[in-house]
Amino acid sequence: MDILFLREPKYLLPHLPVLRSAHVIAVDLETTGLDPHLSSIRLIQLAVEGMPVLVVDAPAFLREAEGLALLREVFQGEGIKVFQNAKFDLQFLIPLSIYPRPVFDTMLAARLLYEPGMPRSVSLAAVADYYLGETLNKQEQRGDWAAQTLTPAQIEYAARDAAILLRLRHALISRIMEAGVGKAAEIEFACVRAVAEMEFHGIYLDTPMWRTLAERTSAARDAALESLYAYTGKPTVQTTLFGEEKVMGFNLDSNPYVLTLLHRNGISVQSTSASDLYPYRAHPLAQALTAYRKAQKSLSAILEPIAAAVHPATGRLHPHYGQIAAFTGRMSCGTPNIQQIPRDPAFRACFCAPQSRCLVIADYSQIELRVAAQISGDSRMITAYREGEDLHRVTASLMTGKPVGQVTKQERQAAKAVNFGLIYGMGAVGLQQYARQTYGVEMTAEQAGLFRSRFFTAYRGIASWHQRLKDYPSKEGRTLTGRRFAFTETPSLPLLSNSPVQGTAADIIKKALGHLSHQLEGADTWIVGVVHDEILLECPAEKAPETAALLKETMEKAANGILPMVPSVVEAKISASWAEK
DNA sequence: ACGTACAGCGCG
DNA sequence: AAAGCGCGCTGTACGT
Repeated sequence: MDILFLREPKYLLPHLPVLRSAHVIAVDLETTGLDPHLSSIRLIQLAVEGMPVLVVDAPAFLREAEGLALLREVFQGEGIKVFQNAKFDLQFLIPLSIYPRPVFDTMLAARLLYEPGMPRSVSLAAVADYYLGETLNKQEQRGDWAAQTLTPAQIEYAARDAAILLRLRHALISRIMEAGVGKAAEIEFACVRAVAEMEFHGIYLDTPMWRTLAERTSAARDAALESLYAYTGKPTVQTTLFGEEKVMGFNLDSNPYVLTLLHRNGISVQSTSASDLYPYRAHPLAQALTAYRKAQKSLSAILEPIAAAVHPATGRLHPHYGQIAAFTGRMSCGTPNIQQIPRDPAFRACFCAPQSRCLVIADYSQIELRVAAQISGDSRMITAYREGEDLHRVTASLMTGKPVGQVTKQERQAAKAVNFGLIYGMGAVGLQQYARQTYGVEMTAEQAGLFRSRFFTAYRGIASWHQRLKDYPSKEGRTLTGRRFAFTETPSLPLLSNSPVQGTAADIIKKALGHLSHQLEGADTWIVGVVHDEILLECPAEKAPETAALLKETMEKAANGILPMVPSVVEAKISASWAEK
């Protein structure tokens, strides 16, 4: 492997024509740390077939305007840029206004190809070993990338990582084609810059408002604790030798303890869960316990961690997104997870935009039901959506025998539970509980069973789709774009029916994100959040109307491309915060 | 001292 | 035969 270490911009010049016209460039960065807001690029490695690996001394290049200009030119070419975990590298390039495109990501490819039996790790070492049979020395002393002078060994390792990406891409391409996941791969590769930008820009939080909410919640928890003392007795606070206060005698976070407490007070539940407690909702102990849990959970899982996660340099939250995390292809979010912020406006109002900017928020309307209509081919559902009908009303009308116009709000609400539950093979008992818990709708077991049979009589396509899944149970599933997932044990009907639907919905929003990041390139408009079927943008206030129109159109177009039989609807709104309208 | 499993609950 | 699914996060319980 030939390596050229470039200490000054002028040494890059002779290679510029090759780089600009290369069909494939493998890129890797070495950085002084993992946080793009606190660390910087130390090396940029560029590998092109038939050329020595170029290792660019980034600080030396970026000191001069010419160096930055040259780097931009390299990345501006139409050639495919190969990365391992592009999300990371792209974030470090954003401050340089460099947006490489198109991208091939070997890590995403490996995730996409994953099947049971493969190594779970998608690190460069694991992927190179599995697909190329090449062993990378693992804990090689990569040393300190922040050091002023790098050792020759460091430069060689850096170059090797870039060089191997070229071979890895070749190996992965044939596997991608064999697996029939080419279309899904394209969607993922186009989406990765949206994810990188989303993590980089983060989301703004009104911290004072958040702290006020935390204090209110803390007071509510203490009030609930006071009422609980009537049952538990006052806690005896013991001060340990180290001066820590330790509450003795009871622990309300321990379920075994809570269960005995409930039993002692005539609440004979099997578990301490909210659903078991529901029949005792009039009991003051159950009420106090529920109130305590809600407040305590909010504080420990949401309010405190998020307050602590505000970034010292940007003052914003920078959640991490797992682009292919759920086995269905859905994204996950963590540290902190903003995909599980309560819908309560008190929480969501804190997610807003800074001075002179605003949020543009859009979500797909009933995307999973539309996907299910497409996958099953159910003609009644397809017709309803084509005619712009409200499917929940249609189902309510089918359940009650009433004309669509006479369906009450309550009936529509119940139909919502019926639609979402029964599509995935929920049983009558499950439906009854689900309707109560999720939609506050009461129905008897008999009613639930009746709804169930009426539902499958009305939606024959759903019934036959379920029948097909049962008759031909497969160990692997696919979304409409070809994304593949393998089931470990014999999958249940709920899993067989839900996963391709959930996965196809993920394909759709990822396709939209890819288009979006391309269209928003260099603009002062950022993707700040994604919550499964919802996209949050932040833009200058005066750009909001055009941004809303762009967002709506991009999302609808993505869905319509993947669901040829079923039109999709996106509602986009301009708003000061994430709280409901 | 650490890692993993589970319950419970927030979101879609 | 019977069955909604997918996540992340917290604290407890239990393993090494």
